[in-house]
Amino acid sequence: MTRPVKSKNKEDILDLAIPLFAQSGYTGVSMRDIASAVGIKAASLYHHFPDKQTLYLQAMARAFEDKAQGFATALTVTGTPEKRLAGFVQIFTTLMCKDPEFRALLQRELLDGDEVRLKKIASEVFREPFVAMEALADELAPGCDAHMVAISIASLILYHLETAPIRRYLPGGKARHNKPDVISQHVTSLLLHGLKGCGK
Amino acid sequence: MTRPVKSKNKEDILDLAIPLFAQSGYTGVSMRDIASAVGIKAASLYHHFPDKQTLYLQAMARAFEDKAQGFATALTVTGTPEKRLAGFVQIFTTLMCKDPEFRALLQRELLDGDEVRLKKIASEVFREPFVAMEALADELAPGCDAHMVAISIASLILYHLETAPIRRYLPGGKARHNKPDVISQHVTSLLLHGLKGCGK
DNA sequence: TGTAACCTAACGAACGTTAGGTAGTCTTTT
DNA sequence: AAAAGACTACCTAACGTTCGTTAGGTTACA
Repeated sequence: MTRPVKSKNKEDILDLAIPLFAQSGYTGVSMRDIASAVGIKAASLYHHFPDKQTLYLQAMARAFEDKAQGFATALTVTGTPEKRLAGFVQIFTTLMCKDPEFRALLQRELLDGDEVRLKKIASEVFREPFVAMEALADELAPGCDAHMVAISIASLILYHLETAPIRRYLPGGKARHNKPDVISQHVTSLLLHGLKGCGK
Repeated sequence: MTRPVKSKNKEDILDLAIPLFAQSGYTGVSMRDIASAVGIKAASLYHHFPDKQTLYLQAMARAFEDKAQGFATALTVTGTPEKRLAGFVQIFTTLMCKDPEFRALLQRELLDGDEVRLKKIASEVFREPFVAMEALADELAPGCDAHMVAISIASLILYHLETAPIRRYLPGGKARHNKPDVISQHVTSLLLHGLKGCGK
């Protein structure tokens, strides 16, 4: 039996581990599962990582590290506050739509993440776009509780996506409710005008 | 060694298993963990349940079964559509605030639940209040997409609670943001007037 | 000749589960 | 009323499997 042509490095392994962790969670994925996805044996993983916990933490870090940068592009929109909100919501929704892995990992961290990890995610991934959302909120509704508004914006976008598996079985659920444009348009008008803005 | 004064029945076991599953998920809780919480040995659980899967499913069913009824009380509010929305949001928020176990189980089901379980939860727990929300949405904003509005209402309430562990580390996060009255008031005004209504 | 990247083999622990036994309690029979 | 039998709810002990992990060997390439 010959050795594989190209050796795996840490990054390759992490990139293959991320979707596994996203789908089944930390305890739901074994070292043998990861090894099998990479195409090596479980023992060989210990050449790259001291233990499973470390592998998981590095996979999480990798899954989240590019996101802060992605969010930054959602903040480059210019124009009136209303236009900037619409643009931000649209880009953020499209981004989240395309990355179910990221959403699943975030959800799992909200359920099972320890303080250190949550703190890290908060400061390194979400702080910057969050502050921008708060500033936007304060422009659109001066004197509002910007923190709550920013959470509400994220809520509306993310929960429409996370509830997809159960919305299929709730009255009125249609396939188009999962499309980024439909979601972002609904969220934007709800934010700008409340329910009154949804009727048209 | 004498036998315990009172025997455990199925319901006692399920009630003790529910918080364990809520906190650590299906794979994170062993039969020995559950048995230990009940005060018996793991093997004895098999006198009541054929296997772990069945125990879990019955625990889920029990955790969810009373909820539909609880939601029904949130729908008894009368008055103008605005008043009914405010009342519904307030009662639903308070209900969810008091039951972090239910929220955690719901989140875990959204992540890992299979089709059958999600369908069951949708029809037996959420359908009735969901339809009422849709009807209310159609009154407040005729011609709107009632399904999306109903999801949005639930989003706003539930996500404010679910993000609590990470909001601590995001700018502007305060302890009062976890209080049901603060959340329901924010959500109600956002729904009725959009961001413009949040400034006062 | 070293070193990096793999391998096979195996360890101990934890897991879900089963087999078989025992102490109380309820039901039936004498 | 007492004995016999059946049943319920637990027990101890152990099974086979899977898990994370380690030890030590092998191969390709610098």
